[in-house]
Amino acid sequence: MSDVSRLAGVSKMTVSRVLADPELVSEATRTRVMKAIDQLGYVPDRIAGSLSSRRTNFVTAILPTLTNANFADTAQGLAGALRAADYQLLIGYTMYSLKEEELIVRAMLARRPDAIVIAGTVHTKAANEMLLRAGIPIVEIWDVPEHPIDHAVGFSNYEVGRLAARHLISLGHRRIAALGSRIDGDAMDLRGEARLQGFAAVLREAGIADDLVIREGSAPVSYDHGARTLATLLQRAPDVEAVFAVSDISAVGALMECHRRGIKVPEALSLIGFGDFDIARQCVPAISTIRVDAAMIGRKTGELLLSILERDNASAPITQSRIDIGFDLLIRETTAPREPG
Amino acid sequence: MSDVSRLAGVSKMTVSRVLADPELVSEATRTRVMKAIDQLGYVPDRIAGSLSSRRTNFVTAILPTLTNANFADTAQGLAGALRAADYQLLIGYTMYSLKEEELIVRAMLARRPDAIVIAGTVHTKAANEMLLRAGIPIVEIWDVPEHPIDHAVGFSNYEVGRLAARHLISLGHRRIAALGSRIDGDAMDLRGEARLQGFAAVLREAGIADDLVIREGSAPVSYDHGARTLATLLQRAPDVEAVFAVSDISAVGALMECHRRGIKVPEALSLIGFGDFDIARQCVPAISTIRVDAAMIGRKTGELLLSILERDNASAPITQSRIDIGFDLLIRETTAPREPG
DNA sequence: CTGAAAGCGCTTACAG
DNA sequence: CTGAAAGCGCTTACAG
Repeated sequence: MSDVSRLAGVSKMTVSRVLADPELVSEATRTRVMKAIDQLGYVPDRIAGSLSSRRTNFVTAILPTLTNANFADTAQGLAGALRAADYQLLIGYTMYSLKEEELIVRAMLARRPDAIVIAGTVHTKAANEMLLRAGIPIVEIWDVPEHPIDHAVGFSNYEVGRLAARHLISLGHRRIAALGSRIDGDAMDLRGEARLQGFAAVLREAGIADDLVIREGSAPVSYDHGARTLATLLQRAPDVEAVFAVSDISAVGALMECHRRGIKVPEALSLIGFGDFDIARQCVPAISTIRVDAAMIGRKTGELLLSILERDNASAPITQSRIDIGFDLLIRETTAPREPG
Repeated sequence: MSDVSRLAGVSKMTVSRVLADPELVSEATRTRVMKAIDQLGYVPDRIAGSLSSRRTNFVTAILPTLTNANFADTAQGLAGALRAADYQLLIGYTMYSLKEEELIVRAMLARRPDAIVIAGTVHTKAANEMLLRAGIPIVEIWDVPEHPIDHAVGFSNYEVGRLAARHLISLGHRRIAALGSRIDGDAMDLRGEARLQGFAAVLREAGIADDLVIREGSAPVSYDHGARTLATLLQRAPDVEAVFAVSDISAVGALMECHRRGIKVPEALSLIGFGDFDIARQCVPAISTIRVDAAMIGRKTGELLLSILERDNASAPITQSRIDIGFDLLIRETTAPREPG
């Protein structure tokens, strides 16, 4: 910047102004400075800028994994919404471990983000405290907790599970199963577990045993998980009529396993997933699922943050937001009424 | 930090040392400082640290998209390799647009990363110049250019295409097609195009017409792309015997379209994809593909960068690396010898 | 083993 | 419309 100011024959202050508020500088000076910038290939140092302005334009996003289409969509939606306002996403992934999440929160805080977006509503005590004390907007996403740390953008995973169960019951099925992952290890999918809980609750309310709610393997689930867990299920209950998989990924794996075993879907087995992954729609037969707009979670979160971070009137009250984007039941080809017999 | 030093009754210098080189501080002082840090919940400001040390511990990764399992694997592999050494990834996605890539390179440079990882070997002139002048290690990934800007970690997409063609020809097929995306728009998949080029070259070398190399839609490809493009292909050449899709994603879409139309794979049509996405293995029938270890590209890139950035002897010569991780042909169930008739 | 001084490259808050 | 001074919170490079 000194080089630029010297070449243009102005103060550093003026160079800074040309970059930040060009309209405050006379046109003659401005073009002179711009020319110098071009000539030197000067790229301003935002690290230095961040330090003096006390704003980094970093937003941290802490997600379970990058390799899940839903979270990738959320990250891309968030990054897209923030990019226009020149924010850079700092992505961390926890591998579904709360312990890892805590480490990431601490490491991220040292980068002084202007806001933190974090998947989930359950954190370690230390992570919770750090987030509370951070003094920046915090948005918990992918669920809608009763009492968020600060803001929340998501939907009720518990209600997703309930809806899945109601759908299968409404089709006349009585021997109903669910496929999820275990939550006794270091890596656990708490949102998947919430869906399982809601599912089991509706089963019990309908007087149906919830003994076929299977938790196998650790998060994240995979196509293999779906295939393997379906095999476990069939061994345990050959008479099973309908299955809910906590993720479309598992649902696809389960469907493929049915194909391999010659089990007709939906005639012999109804199957519903969650997430509306592209692949669920493409499968033959197309998989019924509960859709949640993952990219929209990212976009809404981004818009919420911009409205907080970029508001002109710094003294305007910030109302704590809790945005429920809801979900939709998509009945496709893998769920059908119980066939007598 | 001043607060900590005051509370511990030492200079800021000593606090800084406790954090950076604890062994240089006497145990008594160290524990006193640690206690003060804990008590105040002090998290050092790495922005300030970066400015004075001239190292940010940021590594920029510029990828086409976050929502592709292969690139997500690479990003995760890279982040994982760098995390141990306390580097934070700055991810940008170009949506397959070189113009967008240039904007991202410029924006990223302002964050003063210690290195830049960028997918692809073709960039705009301005982006190329900025990268060349950046004065930091640059790693081009997902291809192995003859003359990289600096380093490269990848494999030959052209050779992947050649291998796919050789495989289909070796099965006795003569009416052979390929499914890719167009490269005349703003968004273009140049690596997919390289695979197509290699594929077409082998076809011609074998005296086979390359008129069925179809480029439809713009990058990125999707399941839908595979389904739609297969439909186009069948209309154009109902007698087609074998198909190469530039991505497993397209291959899966094409396979599902075959299912819908009652076309038997591989009896009536052989199909091979690229990328070894999880879904390709799970499909029924399992899709033959050419495997590339996307996560390894990330890991190898991370290791390469660490060896450059963390080497003790700053004067040791850095030899320009060009790492070819290769690829494997995975013959599964969708490619079979031509059936007479 | 510990510390005082200088400085990293910007922006803030003035002043004129 | 432009600029001189101070300072953001650390680390570097000394010195003792």
